[in-house]
Amino acid sequence: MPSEIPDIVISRLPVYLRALERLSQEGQEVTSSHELGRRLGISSAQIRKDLSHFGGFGKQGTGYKIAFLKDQLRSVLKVEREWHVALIGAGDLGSAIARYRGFADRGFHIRWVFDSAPEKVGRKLGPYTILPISNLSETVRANHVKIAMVAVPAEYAQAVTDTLVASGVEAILNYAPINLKVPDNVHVQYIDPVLHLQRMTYYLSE
Amino acid sequence: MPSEIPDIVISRLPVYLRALERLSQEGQEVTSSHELGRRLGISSAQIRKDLSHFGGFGKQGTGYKIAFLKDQLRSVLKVEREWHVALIGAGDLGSAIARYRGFADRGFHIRWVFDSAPEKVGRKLGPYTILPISNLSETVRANHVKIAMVAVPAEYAQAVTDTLVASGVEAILNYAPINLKVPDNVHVQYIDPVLHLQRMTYYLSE
DNA sequence: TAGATTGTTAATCGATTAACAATC
DNA sequence: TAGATTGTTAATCGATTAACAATC
Repeated sequence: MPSEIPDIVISRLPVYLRALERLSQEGQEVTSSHELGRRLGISSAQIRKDLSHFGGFGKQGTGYKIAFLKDQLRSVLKVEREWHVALIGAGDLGSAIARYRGFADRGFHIRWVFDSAPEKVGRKLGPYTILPISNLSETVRANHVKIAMVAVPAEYAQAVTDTLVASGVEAILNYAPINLKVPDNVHVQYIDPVLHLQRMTYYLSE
Repeated sequence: MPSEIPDIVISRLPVYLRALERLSQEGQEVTSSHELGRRLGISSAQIRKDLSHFGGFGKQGTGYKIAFLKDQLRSVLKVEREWHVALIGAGDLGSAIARYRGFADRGFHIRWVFDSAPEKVGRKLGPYTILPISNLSETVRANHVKIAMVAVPAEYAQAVTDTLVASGVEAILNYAPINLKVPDNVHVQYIDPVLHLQRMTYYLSE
């Protein structure tokens, strides 16, 4: 009954998964809630409690088999598969996103890049040919695209989002510095590094 | 007594500030906790409570003067000034960060870019000349750099961080997919867009 | 004055932590 | 067996929300 699990728990699972991937890269095969907690700066109780929402993945006295726990978390998060993603916006930011390899490396493949500027349409951006925004709705619909990244100026972000939602997108990673209105069944996450910087300057002395 | 204010409150102030900047761009001069709440998907009570930690910025019956509240929040967050930032890592990700204009536009000026690869040192990256990592400590110290962005591979991130901390940096924006250990007086924020995507796939149906 | 909205208190809600029996 | 660690319950802690007097 996934709907009962608090979103804050879900938000920590990718962090656990990332730490497990690192541990197994380092050649380790077994870990414990204490070790994970130490690495992540989280209490071991919280890790055990979070994991217990999805089943008993560990063994008393022993801990967790890393390979097994990784697979379990991957499947809970639905990242054992590859996802196709649409990127809207081929400006400064959109270009950087399109060229960044970190997404594909971890299973999120940008397959379409859209822009509204006629002079950009048809150009190459890395391996992609920039598509006209007028094709957005049709492309998303025809390919059953579920995930999109929005990297357009703030003033266009809501309109683009509305089109995405109307065409069937259910998850949006929004780089525009604005809060998006979406229906309850659609998920939005926000990336704005400046917000993180502003949160830290509060604590700076000088 | 800033230290008593919960960090979760601090983390929302930049969001409020961003919304206020948008409102004033749109030509509005006054707003209310209800309007802000509607825009941000936050309850009006929470906004009033958060703001009340720092003083009475509004007027009963009227709401908040946007220009005034903006100034107050800027000064609470210490972003009424310009900050100088060091960027470590001039790979794919570091290059994208260096070229991105969104930081300088909002008062965070990248002034130094470091990389460990000898073949990159001395090259231009946008307006910057890439500096050797061996100069990191001295440069940070000499210029009293308080803020740094880390965009190196995960395996080097902790070592770079240790150097930064030892040289006086107090705020780190970390793009490496790893948890950093720092002393209590140093603040770290994390950027990993893939984590956000993985959090949303959990909810996707198909 | 009547209507609107703040700042704040108290009540509610939810998340984290401590503790421990079960068991490997 | 002795030591370690899980999964889970109950206690604690903290954050959000509801409500309202004060007042513009």
